[in-house]
Amino acid sequence: MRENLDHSFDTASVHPERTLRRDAEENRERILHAAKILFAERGLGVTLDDIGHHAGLGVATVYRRFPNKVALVEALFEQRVIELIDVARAALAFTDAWEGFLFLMKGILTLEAEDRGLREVILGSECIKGRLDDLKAEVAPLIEELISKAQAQGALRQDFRANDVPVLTAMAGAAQEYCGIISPGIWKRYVAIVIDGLKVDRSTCTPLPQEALDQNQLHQAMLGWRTHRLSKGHD
Amino acid sequence: MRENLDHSFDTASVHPERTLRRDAEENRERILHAAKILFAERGLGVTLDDIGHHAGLGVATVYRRFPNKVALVEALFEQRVIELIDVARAALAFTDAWEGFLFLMKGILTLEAEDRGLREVILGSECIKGRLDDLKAEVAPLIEELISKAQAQGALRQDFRANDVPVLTAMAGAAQEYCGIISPGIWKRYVAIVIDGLKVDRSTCTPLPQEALDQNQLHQAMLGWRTHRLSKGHD
DNA sequence: ACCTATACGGAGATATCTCCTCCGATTAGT
DNA sequence: ACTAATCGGAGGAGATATCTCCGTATAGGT
Repeated sequence: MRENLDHSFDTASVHPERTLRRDAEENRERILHAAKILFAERGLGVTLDDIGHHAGLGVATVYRRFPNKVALVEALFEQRVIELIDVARAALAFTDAWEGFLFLMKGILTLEAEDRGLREVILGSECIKGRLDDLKAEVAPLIEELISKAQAQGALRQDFRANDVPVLTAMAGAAQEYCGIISPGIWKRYVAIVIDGLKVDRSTCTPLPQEALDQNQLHQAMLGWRTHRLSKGHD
Repeated sequence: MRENLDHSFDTASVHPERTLRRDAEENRERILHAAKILFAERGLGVTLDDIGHHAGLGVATVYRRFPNKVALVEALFEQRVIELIDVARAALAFTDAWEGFLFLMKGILTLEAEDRGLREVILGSECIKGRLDDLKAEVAPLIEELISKAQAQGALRQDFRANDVPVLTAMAGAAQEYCGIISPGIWKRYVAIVIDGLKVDRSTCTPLPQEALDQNQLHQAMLGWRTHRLSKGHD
């Protein structure tokens, strides 16, 4: 199955470089813009149908530009993973390694906590075997080096590891997914707690940068947190 | 729609208390046992079909005992939520409130990190309007009281709130969902970091109770972490 | 040992979702 | 104004989940 049955459809995937008509080019931008917003908000699970409508376009237009969702994801997230690499490089440039480490964590977690799609690209591995994986691989060694430096300077607890970083990302992401809609930026509160737990110099408690949810907000978060529907939509 | 069209099926829901035949009663236990395992492992999303087969039974048998998934969930998790309440009560009995707080966090997080279904029951709110919600409501005041005590004794940071507990639960759960299959109990590592971040007495670093994932394990975790399938099951 | 109320299994009806394509209508650009 | 490129939305194909029908099997009293 899936032979070359491309009769006039799918021209983009056959001649991907032919210049587009002006309207088409503009619509391509619209699609990327909508996709960026929706992936960030709802993760890679959004349908191309959703993205199309959010861009004010039909579904077919999306599929004409991007043969499938993976192509769109790669087109979008290559840039964002490069941003991660840049953050890690910049963090290494600090002379005070603890400051660098803070910069790194803040940078990585800001990018990833606030973009669910990016988080899923970084934390997952499925279906993405191409350029994105190569880019992802570049981040780890930088983090490792920075952690070594911060530990050598005695600022970061010795038993912390580079491989803890993705897990912390997942955790910050969970906080964000749980109550980010109710209180954007709440993840910073929990990251601040974690950072305090990573610091060797334990003379101070960093004040938490955000208020906790109040009772009503927590209730809202619980209502909004849909994991799996339990029963049919019934009355 | 959905009137009483119960013709001979669904007898259980009409006369729920009639004693079951011995084989039926045994099978009911099997179902509960299988459900406990599967809900803990994969969350409330598992189908009753799955549970039936895991119990070595047909699907219909499950639906004959429990009219729908919600009924099964309530039958199962009432007991577990009561365990949570018991933990909170026991924690309040400590005279050293920080010890009590540690006991509480360890207890709650052990129960919830290692049972994805319980976590979803506690963190979510949808579809469960009955007894389970009432029980859940009993936990919060106990936690609040304990936190006040620990803060009054100067052991717990002042800006920590009872409403932070569910969020920390979500975070520990995320760590567990990300790499629990690779390294069960890894969530304790991250909880230990968080606890260090909550402590006012900052003279010591609690040694982390578990090793971080190594490179290979992290890779496995990434492979196993399925968020949303990106493309059709294709070849 | 027999008989009947009770229970069992698994195929499949129904519903929902997502991915992706067809084709008639519309528009850019020379 | 003409034509090639583009658009939009309905809908087919395929997964997946919930719940039911009905033919078959069995527990347990007599």
